[in-house]
Amino acid sequence: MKGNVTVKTLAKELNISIATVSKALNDSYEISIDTKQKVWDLAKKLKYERNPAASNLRSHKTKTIAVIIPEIANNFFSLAINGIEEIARKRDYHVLIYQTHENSETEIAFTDSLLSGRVDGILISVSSSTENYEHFKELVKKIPVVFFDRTIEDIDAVKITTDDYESSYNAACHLIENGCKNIAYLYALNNLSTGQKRLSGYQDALRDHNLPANPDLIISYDKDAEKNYDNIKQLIVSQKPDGIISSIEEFALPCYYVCRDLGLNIPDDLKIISFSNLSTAPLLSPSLSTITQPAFEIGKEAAGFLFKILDKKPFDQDEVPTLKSTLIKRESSS
Amino acid sequence: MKGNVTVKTLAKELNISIATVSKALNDSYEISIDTKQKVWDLAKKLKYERNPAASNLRSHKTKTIAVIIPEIANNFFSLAINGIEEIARKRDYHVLIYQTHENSETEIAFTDSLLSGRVDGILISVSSSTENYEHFKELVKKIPVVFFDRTIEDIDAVKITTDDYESSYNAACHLIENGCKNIAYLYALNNLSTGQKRLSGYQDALRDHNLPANPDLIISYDKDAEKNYDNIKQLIVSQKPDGIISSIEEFALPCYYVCRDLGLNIPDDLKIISFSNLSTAPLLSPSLSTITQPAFEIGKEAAGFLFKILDKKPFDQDEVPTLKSTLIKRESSS
DNA sequence: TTTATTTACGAATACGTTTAAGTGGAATGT
DNA sequence: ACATTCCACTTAAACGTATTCGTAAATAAA
Repeated sequence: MKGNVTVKTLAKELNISIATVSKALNDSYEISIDTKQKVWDLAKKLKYERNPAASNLRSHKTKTIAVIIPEIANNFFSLAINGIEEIARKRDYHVLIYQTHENSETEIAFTDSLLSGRVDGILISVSSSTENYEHFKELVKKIPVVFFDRTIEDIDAVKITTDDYESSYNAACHLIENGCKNIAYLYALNNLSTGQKRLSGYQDALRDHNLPANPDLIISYDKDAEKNYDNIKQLIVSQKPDGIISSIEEFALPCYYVCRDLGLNIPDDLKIISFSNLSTAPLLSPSLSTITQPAFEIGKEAAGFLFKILDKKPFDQDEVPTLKSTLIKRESSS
Repeated sequence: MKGNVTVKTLAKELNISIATVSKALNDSYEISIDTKQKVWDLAKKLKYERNPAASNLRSHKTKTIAVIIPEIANNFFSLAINGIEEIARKRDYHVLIYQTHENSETEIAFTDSLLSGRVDGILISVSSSTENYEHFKELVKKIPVVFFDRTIEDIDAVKITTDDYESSYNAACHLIENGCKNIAYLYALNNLSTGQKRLSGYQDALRDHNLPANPDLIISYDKDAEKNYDNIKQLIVSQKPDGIISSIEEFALPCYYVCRDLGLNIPDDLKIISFSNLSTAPLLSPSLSTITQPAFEIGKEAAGFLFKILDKKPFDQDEVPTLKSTLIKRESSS
């Protein structure tokens, strides 16, 4: 790119210094309105675009945020990104996307590389395989970070989450009220507080209804989709649960397939409810009862708080909301 | 960020010039292996991270690409991004995401702003409301661009598309073979060659089977979801089609809802097939027949060609593949 | 009027990196 | 023996912007 139009071009054309041009472009109070207008007009006319690299190098502002998520091809996360993007857009910020694919090392590589000053702030939904949090602890000391949905307990940062405990407690109650006595739990996000809260909700609901807590009714998520299918099948065959709570969306469809393959009727033989943002939940056969997180809102809130931090707007920790998921009762659990 | 470790730090520590350090970090042939090793070791030890802004400013390389899409919360696009990200990851490239929300002005704002040198290249899937292509024509002259899926006809750039014409021709044939004589077409992407090819496929299939082409059987997509529902309902009530081809996924679920609300049975009263990447298509009631595009592959191919251009690797226009969609026949069309 | 203050601008430098153009000395060629 | 090439490194100048500091003129305060 040669002959690109820079502040220099504008300065020469208007017979003023590049300092003045730069200040005018930044709407500095030091510059008269006349001069500003001239600069703006010419800038528009010549299609001047500020060089982001130079600007960033000098000012240490990138107008860019990073979003680190496990998987983009996931209803929850793509909706969350949607929310994030909407907020970023309003501020003319750029959004970088990084997928960890639930791999902790990839996650560490990303966070490390983002220390170079490429972004002003980071939004993270933690990978489920992450066990060691040292890289996060280092990270939050050096750059503004907001966690969303998938968070870890012991870290000093803003975290936007939903009422995971209550959601799963209520889901379990719902199944119990509908007659389930032997409810299985499909566990995931084992290392994250998010996952643990969901599990606790389930467990406490059983306890509060004087139902036994059978550890064999709990299986954990596997990255391998086939294994998940097998594990679920195994669980259903051996434990004969009459209800299933799936703590992540990825478990829901396999349940349907297993039931179909085993000739089980949902909800008569087995009631199912799943955390999910599937738009097709109402059209499944039978329609799927869901705990639906406000993914879009979560993204917006997370981005909003990140910008509050970037703006150095002070806020109190208890201004950070815990968003509410919606329990949508459909055929699969009735 | 003060006291950050830079090439200067490394140079001072090792008693060599910063030029040597820089070259060593870039694995230049001018530097002895001993020196390189020392630099690399120290860099790792001190957790040196190259400042991207400075690097970019000097070298005009950003190691960043932009992806401009209509909507991220869409199965097709999130899968495509997944493919793009995978390729970018291998090259240590960063990926910026921009959503146009099918708004042409937003699209123009993005392309304009990307002229500032923020990215090395751009991947675009064109907004459906885009009617004027001047901004694209300017864009492709100034920066490497690859279009994917949603492309426009008259532009000199690599375009990764699927066999839209054939897919929709085959879908129509499939419905005709299953007895449909009055097939409606849910039109979308009217301004794009993608949309036109899909329409032509449908029309030609009718013609080849001596079926009349009734323009009243064709309705166009509206951004407003409710209007789409109404339009479909109106179409079904007034034209009484026995088959529907939906040229985008967004039309599929409304069809189901309309049929449910009108008490129509799919597929007995009305057969449906839709372009779609819905993972739940097999579990819908009835399961949805789809034309499924290889979204992930499209993303990978598009990114692959963008990098070929960035690498200045010459390639022939006929190396650019047209990927094949899969027609998956399920209950909704049988 | 004199002095202080404000306004509107310019000169110069720094941000951290890459790179063109050297340089001194060792190795090679004739 | 000398010239030439090559190696491994250094010097210095960019890249385009933001910002500190300075200053002349205009205005206000005394």
